[in-house]
Amino acid sequence: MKKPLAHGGQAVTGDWTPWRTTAKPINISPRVLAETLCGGQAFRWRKVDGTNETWQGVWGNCVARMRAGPGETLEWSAPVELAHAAAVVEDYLATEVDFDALADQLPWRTDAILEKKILTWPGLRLLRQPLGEALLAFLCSSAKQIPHIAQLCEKMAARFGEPIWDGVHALPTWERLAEVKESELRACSLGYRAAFVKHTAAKLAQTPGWETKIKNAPYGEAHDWLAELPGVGPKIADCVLLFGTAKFEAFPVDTWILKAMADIYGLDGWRPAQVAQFGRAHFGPLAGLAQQFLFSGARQAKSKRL
DNA sequence: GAGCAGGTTTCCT
DNA sequence: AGGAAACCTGCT
Repeated sequence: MKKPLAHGGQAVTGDWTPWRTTAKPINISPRVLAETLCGGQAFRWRKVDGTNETWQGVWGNCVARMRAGPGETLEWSAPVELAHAAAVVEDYLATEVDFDALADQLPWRTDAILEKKILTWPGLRLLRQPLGEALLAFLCSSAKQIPHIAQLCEKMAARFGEPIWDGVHALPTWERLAEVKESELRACSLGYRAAFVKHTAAKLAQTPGWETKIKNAPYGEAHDWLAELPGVGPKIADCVLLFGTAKFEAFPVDTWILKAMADIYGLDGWRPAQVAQFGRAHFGPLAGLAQQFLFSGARQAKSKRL
């Protein structure tokens, strides 16, 4: 649905740039694109009403749409007024990373189940999200399902985030969150997570340059530093590192992965920390990518059962 | 209404 | 160390 151009062709709110492919074409099916954008890595992608498998999302100060176009090639579009540099979108998608080649480096040759999961999600990618946003989203994720985490993000963005375009707000920065009262956060339905956000914001405010520090630190060091933040345990620290810093050694173990790993590798009774260690040892430096395949597989298995 | 959900913290043994 | 309970909220 396209609004008519007003005033001699000037852009009005609601105009989108023509669809374009990435410099290095990304081959992806609608199904795998949906899993990449909405499968639990990021929480601000929605299907556009009235479209067939077109997704609209927000990250940083960007708004964009994506779809699997002709030939199952990924295409994107942005509001004309925002005019994102293509580089910003390509960075988010990590287009220079060949995820098929990375998946090929996983030990699927000696792991038939992993092989099957990889074949089920051809082209599955790990997005490069802004670190601060990944931390905020996953700090709100405990004991919540994806749609609810998405709701919490929307409420925080609407209340405390900078307006970007046409009623869309960015997620609030940690600087802004440090000024917000816990009661205001509770008003976003965060529940007990409100205190986590508040106290984490305070701690981050005392640590200028924390993002650079985390990005530059080796995995173990970054993990331990994050896990000292209130409300951040081993699982959330791993999610933040995997999705917010592309440290692919990170192997987040949630209840689904715990169960999947127990089923697949006979790890009954193992605790999350042990399973995480097993995962890193078994899958190697790209363990986080393996985790994503297993996680998508587990989600699919569940939705099929319903 | 009781129970549970993509966890963490706290409080026990 | 390791296990259980509590913590908010929303959904079944």
